[in-house]
Amino acid sequence: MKHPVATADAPFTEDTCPVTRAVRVIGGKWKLFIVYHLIDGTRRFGELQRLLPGITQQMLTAQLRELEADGLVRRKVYAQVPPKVEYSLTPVGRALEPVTRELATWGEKVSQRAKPDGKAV
Amino acid sequence: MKHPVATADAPFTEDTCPVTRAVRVIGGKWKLFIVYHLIDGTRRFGELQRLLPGITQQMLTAQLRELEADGLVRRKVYAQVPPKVEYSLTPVGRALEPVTRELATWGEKVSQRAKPDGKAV
DNA sequence: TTATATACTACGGAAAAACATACCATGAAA
DNA sequence: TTTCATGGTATGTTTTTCCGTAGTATATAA
Repeated sequence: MKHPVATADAPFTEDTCPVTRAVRVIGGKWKLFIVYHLIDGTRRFGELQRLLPGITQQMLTAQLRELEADGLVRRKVYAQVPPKVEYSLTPVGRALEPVTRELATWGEKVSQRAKPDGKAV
Repeated sequence: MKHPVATADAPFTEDTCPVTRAVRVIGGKWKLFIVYHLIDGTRRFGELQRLLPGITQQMLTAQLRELEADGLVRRKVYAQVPPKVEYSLTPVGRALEPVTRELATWGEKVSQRAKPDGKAV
């Protein structure tokens, strides 16, 4: 099996390496979990917040906006008061399912390091 | 399809969620790429450094040690001067291949955001 | 008129991640 | 005896990420 290899002349960039791009888009502390909770279907902002205990409003907003900008998430605003905003996955976002599946499968294999303070996500 | 769902009562933790665990282990800026370059086979420290333009010695050392602690990488020291240390994947590390494959497949789908300063990796 | 619900935004700061730079040990080769 | 190669460590700083707290807007209900 032949792999491309990064060198100083041809390093991995978002332009040339799809994994690099993927990591940029779904990297970080929350994005994968936001996507995960949208797999079941449409969710309101407040629901997502409840599903992600620990996340701040600011974080959730910021991450959702980036996911939207990258085309994984659709944002639908209702002209109501109090506001109602619904989030759902685009086909691209939904296409992450195999990734999370493989990641979960692999995650089962990894030994849990002694780390008694494992924070909740 | 039914998914487990995180709530304040039962949030995602490393104990309960394999994806959370996986993200902890291969998260960060370099680890996935270190693993990637070890898929071809054993590499010396200096080789890895050359393959990852931009990484500092300190970073590479630290990440390799963590990967070792998590059981993805094997470290073999030769009693020589100058030193020779070889790194290779354990079966667990090698089992990441499907993940990177899916990630690459998905990465192709993601549009490249306008970001003219995309740093090399 | 006041309180309420919802989805935000703004500001400052803490914490974590990554980096820059310099240094170390040692046997072999020059 | 000086230099070199290799794989590191040590120390301090910058950069990035994330958080806490406090606001805002407004139709509706009380």
